[in-house]
Amino acid sequence: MGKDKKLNAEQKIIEAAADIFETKGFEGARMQQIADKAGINKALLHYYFRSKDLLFEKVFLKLAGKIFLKFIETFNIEGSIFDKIEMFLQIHQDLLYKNRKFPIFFFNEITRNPDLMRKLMLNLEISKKFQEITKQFDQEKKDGIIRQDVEVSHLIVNIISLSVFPYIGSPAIKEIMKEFDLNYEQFLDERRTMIAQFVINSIKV
Amino acid sequence: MGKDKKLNAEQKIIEAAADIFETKGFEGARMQQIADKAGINKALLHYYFRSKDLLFEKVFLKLAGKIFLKFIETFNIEGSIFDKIEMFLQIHQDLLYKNRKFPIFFFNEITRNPDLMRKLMLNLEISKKFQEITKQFDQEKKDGIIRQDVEVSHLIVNIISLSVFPYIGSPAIKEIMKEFDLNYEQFLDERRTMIAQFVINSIKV
DNA sequence: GTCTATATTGGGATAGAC
DNA sequence: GTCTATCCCAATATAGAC
Repeated sequence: MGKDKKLNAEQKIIEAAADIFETKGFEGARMQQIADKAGINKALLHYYFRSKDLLFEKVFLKLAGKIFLKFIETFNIEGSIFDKIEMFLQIHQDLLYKNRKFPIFFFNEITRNPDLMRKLMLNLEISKKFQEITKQFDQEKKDGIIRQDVEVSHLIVNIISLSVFPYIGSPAIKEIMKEFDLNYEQFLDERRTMIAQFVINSIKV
Repeated sequence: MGKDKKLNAEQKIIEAAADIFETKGFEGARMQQIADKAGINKALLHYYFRSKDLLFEKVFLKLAGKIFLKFIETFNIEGSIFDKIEMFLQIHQDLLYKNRKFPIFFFNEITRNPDLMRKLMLNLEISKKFQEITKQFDQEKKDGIIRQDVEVSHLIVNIISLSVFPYIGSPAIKEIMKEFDLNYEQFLDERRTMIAQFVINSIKV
């Protein structure tokens, strides 16, 4: 029986809060519900985190930080640009698949409060990572491996758009697919290989 | 001086509510703020719409209906599949450009309450429209104009992903671009032609 | 550190005059 | 149909015992 046999209150709160906030959003979440889920009293939330705002910020930065860390790790993949894109998409898709509720939550919260994005970037040095990958891709372009009219910033946004949007738009896609007896889970699965193919076709010379 | 010299209260409320809901979301919006913006009293909101829920549903379906109507109109464009994609993207981009706050609002609200999507579809017969365009694209595939491995449902989702995501993710993209002194507005503008090129490169034989 | 009880404010909703 | 005044519950936050 290690120290995690019984998590301390602070840790239990953070886990419960992450779950409630991710599902309901900051505005929709209730402190009572978080306390219930953590199995502790509501007053304890304020004892540890002072206010809903502060609890949210801590939880948001921790959760988003964890996910973005895994996300930017993939920038270090070695190999040709095509290998990089395929590997990047594989890992990225896995990450999304395991954190389906995260994208809409994340983008909604940073829309409500863009300062959260700024704070997240300071924590993770995201800009630096983007600069690195941009430089790598630009080199591949100079070497004539990909089309000369491919603009790297757009390529990156395109890759992310193609993999993230199906999760953000899932209630809409699901509802439309239901009409035609199509399976959303299968649809997501097909995209795992399809997206890489789609991107590579569009950039190769 | 026509009848719109002074809008009636109901109309003023709907316009004010659309604006507040779109910016703050259902959970974040306040009835008081809507009343203030409409220039009327809070009690009048309840007189006309009974509750916040009912006001929201009416406003959401009206706003989303208006935008989706313009969106699905583009399905009727005539010409080759490449013309269709280019025209569709042009109109779609204009629509998004004029309704920047709509995408994240829309997807957040249907995530909170998927039934809204179902109601919207019933109002607009969206499924039927999707079926029509799917059939058109499938024909182009049979005719050998586009790659045989292009799956039509994915192609449609890809096109929408590429144009909608930059708006959903705007606070993130803006923040990252700021670090490199890049201009988000210019970025959006570049995408107008880039996306069509990207898509067409990826599907042409 | 954790609880119960309570304060306080915010916000949706209603009563009733005009 | 529009207003002022008010109700009432929900939700954040605090006080204080243990």
